[in-house]
Amino acid sequence: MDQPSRSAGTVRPGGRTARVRAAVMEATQDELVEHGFHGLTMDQVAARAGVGKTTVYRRWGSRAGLVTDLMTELANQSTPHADTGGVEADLRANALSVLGAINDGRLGATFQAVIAAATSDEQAAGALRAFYLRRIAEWANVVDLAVKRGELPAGTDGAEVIRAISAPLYYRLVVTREPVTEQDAERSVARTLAAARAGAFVVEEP
Amino acid sequence: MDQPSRSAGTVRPGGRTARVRAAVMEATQDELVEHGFHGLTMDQVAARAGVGKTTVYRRWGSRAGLVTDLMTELANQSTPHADTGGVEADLRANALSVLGAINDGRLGATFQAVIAAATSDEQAAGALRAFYLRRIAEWANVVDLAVKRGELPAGTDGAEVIRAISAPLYYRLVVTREPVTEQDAERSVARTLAAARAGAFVVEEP
DNA sequence: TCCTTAATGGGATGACAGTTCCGTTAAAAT
DNA sequence: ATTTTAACGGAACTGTCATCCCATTAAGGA
Repeated sequence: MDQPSRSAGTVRPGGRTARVRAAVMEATQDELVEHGFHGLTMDQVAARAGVGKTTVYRRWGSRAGLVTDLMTELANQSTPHADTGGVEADLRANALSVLGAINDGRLGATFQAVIAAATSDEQAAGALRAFYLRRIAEWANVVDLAVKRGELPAGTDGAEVIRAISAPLYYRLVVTREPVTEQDAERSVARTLAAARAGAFVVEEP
Repeated sequence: MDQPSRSAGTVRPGGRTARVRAAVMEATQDELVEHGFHGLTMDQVAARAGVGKTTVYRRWGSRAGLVTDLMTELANQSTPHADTGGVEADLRANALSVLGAINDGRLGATFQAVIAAATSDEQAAGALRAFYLRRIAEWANVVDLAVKRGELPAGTDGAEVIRAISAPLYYRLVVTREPVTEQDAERSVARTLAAARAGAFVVEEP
């Protein structure tokens, strides 16, 4: 009785198992770029990866399982946050990093796929939330440091500032589906910074 | 040779045709609330609407076609924007309106479904973009009026202000998938307004 | 009211996604 | 080198979704 077991591949993760995993992840991204989440099928992924489809079903269970794994993998490739010594430059680095991810063919397609999957799959939703909350927490440090340096008002909520930087970019990507440009990134930084300097990100209850 | 024709139902739109359409739209929303876009099937929708599935295929063609029609319908139910005479109250009205839509069971499910569909269907993407660009343009007026009253700096980009109000709310809904609260709406207004007053939404080239 | 035909709906058909069975391959331990 | 068994993969099977055919119903015009 082998239902899709997430434990498959944990006892003998070397050699073949690792190669299969790599091939499937690669094929999944390729399929996402070409057909989007809606057009993703286990069958196609298996064929493209040169792997038995039984294996794909056993280890990932569903399309949502595939993109969830992909997202988890991305979460572990933590890009260390910048620390240039000035908030504005740090936040610009953050915005440009997000912009780069969104506009990168493979990464962008992956994000959109997971976002789509998360609207009706709890597992995907969890992976998505975990990924972003982690990223937000990491980058919040640059804001905290800025507060310590006196660049921003005391009590400024770092995580909220980081969210505010990304929000307009994702809004364009996912909601209004307009192209997201470097200008949008710059503007987001400028506006968020203006609000932060005015104390709009200071939390009342600590 | 009748491929899914969007022209079906245009010659005799009265009586039966209208009833079928209403029943199908209703059933589609119900299914979206229960199963999300991924779990939406033409078959189920037809059964739930008490309509032949041939009809659903003929008139809507695909799941994306169903949600696209739903979105187009919402676009035509234009909620007139507020005009309380003060920017802050107007923008708060906008934020709360968005919040209400997001947190409403049926509307929220519909938005998320269309967002999911739009990641891999160009038709859905177009309907989504049209819906929001129209809403943004309508609400941009309240900002333009505020500029004329001298509440905000001359040259402030109204559409961008409106986008900035919604962005954090949708970011939470779709990307980090956190609950979206009234506090989030209030904060978005306060922050956007702070940035706007500081002139961060003034466009350089008119 | 009657007529034309737009539009619907039941049911048959074909394709393909998802599942299961079981033999084969190759990690990892000895 | 040998053994054990985790993990893989070919192939057959099943259910559901998308499509098509054609009879039936009823909208809209005369």
